[in-house]
Amino acid sequence: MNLFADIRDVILNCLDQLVAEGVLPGGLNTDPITAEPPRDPAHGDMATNAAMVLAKPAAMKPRDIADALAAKLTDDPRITSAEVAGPGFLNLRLAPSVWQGIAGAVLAEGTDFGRGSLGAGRRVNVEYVSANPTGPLHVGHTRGAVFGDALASLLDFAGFDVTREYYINDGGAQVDVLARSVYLRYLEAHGQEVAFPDGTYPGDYLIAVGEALKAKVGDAYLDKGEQFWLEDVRNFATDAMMDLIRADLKSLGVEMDVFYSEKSLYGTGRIEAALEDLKGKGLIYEGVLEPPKGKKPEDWEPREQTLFRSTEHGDDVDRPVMKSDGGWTYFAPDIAYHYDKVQRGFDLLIDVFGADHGGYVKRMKAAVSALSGGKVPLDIKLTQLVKLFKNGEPFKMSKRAGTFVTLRDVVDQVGPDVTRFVMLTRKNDAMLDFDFDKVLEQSRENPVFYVQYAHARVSSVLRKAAEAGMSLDDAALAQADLTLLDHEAEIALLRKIGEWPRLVEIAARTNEPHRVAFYLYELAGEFHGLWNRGNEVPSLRFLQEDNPKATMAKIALARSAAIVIAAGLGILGVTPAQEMR
RNA sequence: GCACCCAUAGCUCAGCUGGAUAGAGCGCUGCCCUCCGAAGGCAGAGGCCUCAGGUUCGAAUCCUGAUGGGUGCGCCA
Repeated sequence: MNLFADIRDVILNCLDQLVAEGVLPGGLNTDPITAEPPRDPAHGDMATNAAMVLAKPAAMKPRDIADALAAKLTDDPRITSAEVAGPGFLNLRLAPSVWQGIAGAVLAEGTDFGRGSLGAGRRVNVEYVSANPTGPLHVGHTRGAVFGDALASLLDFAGFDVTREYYINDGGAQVDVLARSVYLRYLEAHGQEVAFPDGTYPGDYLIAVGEALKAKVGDAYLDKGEQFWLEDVRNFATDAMMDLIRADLKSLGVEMDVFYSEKSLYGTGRIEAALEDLKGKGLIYEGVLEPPKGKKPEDWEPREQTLFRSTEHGDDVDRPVMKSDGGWTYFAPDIAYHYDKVQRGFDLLIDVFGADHGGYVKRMKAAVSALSGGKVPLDIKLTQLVKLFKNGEPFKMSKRAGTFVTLRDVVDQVGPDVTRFVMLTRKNDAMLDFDFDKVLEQSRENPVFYVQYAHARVSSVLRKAAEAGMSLDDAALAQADLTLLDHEAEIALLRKIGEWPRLVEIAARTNEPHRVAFYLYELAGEFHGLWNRGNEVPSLRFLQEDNPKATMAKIALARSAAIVIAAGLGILGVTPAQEMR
């Protein structure tokens, strides 16, 4: 159930009646009409802009519409009052039973409360991480992984049929570099002294791979030219790297549905097929690009290349799909990959890239637009940089200095739950500060702690109730007399809980999972606020001695909050805490 | 040179398909514990929403331009 949608329907019905009665003209566009929580709770429980939105098209004064609408609305038993305010807002007050019913709905539906129908079963493919299989994941990948995973879960919760996908860049030159680097480690495993020239990967993580290669092939590749070992070592090494990456992802709790290999596109005619499709649309041609302005094009020489006319689909310049030496550019397999996604019948595609790939957004969108005939939207979300701090001091990340911070470093130090939550406390397109010390602080300043603490407090209440002999499962709590929850502070918490379905819809529509994190912080704030009121007002405490009926109702409320927190944390991929330590 | 992202309180940031007096945390000021719910609570001060135009009944939100910061820009992925 979504209370805001329900009340909006009531408003629309009333408007229909007014049209039928001739008060309002017919044929009005009702799309802009909203039912939303008012900024100031003193204004009531819900506000609608209907009168203001309709005033102009209906050629009437907002107040006249508002007055007529108000009279109709109060016919509904759920709406106790409707007041015209400000420039023409209609502030509604709802019967307490409406809010009390929220707790009942949450207890009945459990963590499915708020599950939406926005997606309507449409199939969406969310591609994220997609790091090159040349080493362990670092902090930047971590943000992309957390963001993509939370977005996928959010869309699932909003009613989409979600596929989580990882594109393995195992077809380009960088995996040859990887193979050569592993070969050096292989020689090293055989006792040889080796140096790592520029353009190879010197990381320690390849030592074990070199040894594993030795264990597999013995001395078969010693003193042999590349032509003897390159392909085999490349496969061996990329498999090893993907195992490493999969393990990294697992430590964060990320599990992909599909790992899609770039290599599988080569030599199978699939790149050719995708480009043939574009060619058939007249979007492939031979031409020479202008040199980029600004940077000195010292080594620039005009060359004729095979180009994709991406400017036809909103890009700034056309993009090469074939190098002057006749090989594919990286863009060609990317086109083929997205062609494949379109062919697989997804209704919507989402790519999550790091900010350094911002330059590819337009061309990828152009490609998908062209390939799908504009039918399949591609949304590309960029995750901005993560700046690391330790004790408030910037923490520089450098491969050379050996302070290369990996996903594993972060997860080992602060745990997957904290990592995930903190990574989602910013919009994806803003930079994020990540302080190893602050994220572990236990204070209101730390949203992870604050939200977890709220959930743990509810668990604590339930434990204490159990000790007092009140064993209460959700089904039993649903039988509680919720009309006892009549205090303004209790209604305030119910009101916040009631916003959850609406929040899910907004977050899913905008592809912004960080909204869930902020909502949970607010919800936790309401809960802690109620808890604290219990210090001064004993009747607000959750456990009421010698009054099992009231206790039952209050626990039902607390449990409802905990269920929504658990559902929200579930979307973020964070485990709700039963107790704080 | 061009493209994309960012700019909101002293600091770090929220702010819904445009809505009412722009919010939170931290910091600051002042109150509140002899135990039982203070790893806290209550209250207050603090704003030209970077700037200049425009659209609108109404703009932090949309459009145009400027300024400052970030990222990227053929034959790497």
